[in-house]
Amino acid sequence: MKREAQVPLADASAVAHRSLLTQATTSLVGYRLRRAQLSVFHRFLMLFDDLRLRPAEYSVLVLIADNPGRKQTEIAEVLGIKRANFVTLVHGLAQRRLVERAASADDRRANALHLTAEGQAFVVRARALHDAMEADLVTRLGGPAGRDRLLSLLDRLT
Amino acid sequence: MKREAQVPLADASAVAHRSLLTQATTSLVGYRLRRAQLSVFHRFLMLFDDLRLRPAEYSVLVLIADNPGRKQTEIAEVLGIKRANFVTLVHGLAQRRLVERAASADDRRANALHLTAEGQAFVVRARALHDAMEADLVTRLGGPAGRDRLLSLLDRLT
DNA sequence: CACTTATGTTATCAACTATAACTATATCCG
DNA sequence: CGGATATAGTTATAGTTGATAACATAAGTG
Repeated sequence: MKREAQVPLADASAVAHRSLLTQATTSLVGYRLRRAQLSVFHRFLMLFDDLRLRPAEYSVLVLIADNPGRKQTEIAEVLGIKRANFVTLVHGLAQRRLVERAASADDRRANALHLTAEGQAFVVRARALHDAMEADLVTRLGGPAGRDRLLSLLDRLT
Repeated sequence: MKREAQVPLADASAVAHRSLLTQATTSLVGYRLRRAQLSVFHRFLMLFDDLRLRPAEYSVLVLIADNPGRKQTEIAEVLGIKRANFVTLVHGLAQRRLVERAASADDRRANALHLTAEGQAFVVRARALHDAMEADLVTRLGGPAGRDRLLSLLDRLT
């Protein structure tokens, strides 16, 4: 995880056999973006190891908690998940008794998603965990202003 | 790609059946980071569709170009790729006659990586393509100063 | 009504990542 | 020196993720 050290040299083979010229890759927006995202997600995975919850699952649970009764497709689309792949995801959460798929009243094709009582308690715990992580990230970014600057910059890339 | 619209409501089920409450997920650093990264990578994939080159392959080629003669393990480690997975990646590039695996002089176990003449010409083309994309990203970020601010913020997350 | 679209689902497939085990070398140290 | 240990590349394998196609059922629509 420690690169850098780009000495101004004409020929890399003339330099010591330890440092590589990496500025052509490591200085790229896409590359750094990926590394930062992997780092944050890795931290999430560590933190949620006990709860056996993945980032996508967490976002699904929170979204259902805030929008009970919505169809699978609606939740999936907001998160950019294909509905075919969303089936497996919801199935796992349903097996763990965190989510219920109720038959929708007005559309018999659709599954209305709700949290179970257990699911709601679970989300409270998960949210607390994640809020702590988020708070630490904000601190690293130099407070809410730094966070907002980052989000603003990220938006311009999308 | 168009969320937002968090009306101050006590119950989401009372609101119109179109907008979802998403601020709990979409305002998160990790989530936005992932979306931005996916967006940039998606753009990369579109751009490099003709060249049939993936982001990881591009970074490998550039790294070999700037550091000819290095061992597979060295290149792989810098990029955070497991050497077991790096084998397949290099094999693909070698089959396309872009990269050569030469026996290392001082270590008969190691493969010294070089670009072929064809590989060097290919990298020139790829670099030009990528430089154009990078320039556009920098423009979106409000110039080099914006880019540097972004990279600085991303570093704090790692 | 027939035609088209939407929902959830299953079955695949490709790409990426991670781990274990193996070989052949290399290095270390008593 | 020589045996133990570590390293480079490789293979095999499994888990995760994302994408696509096809299907049954149900809604919508002219």
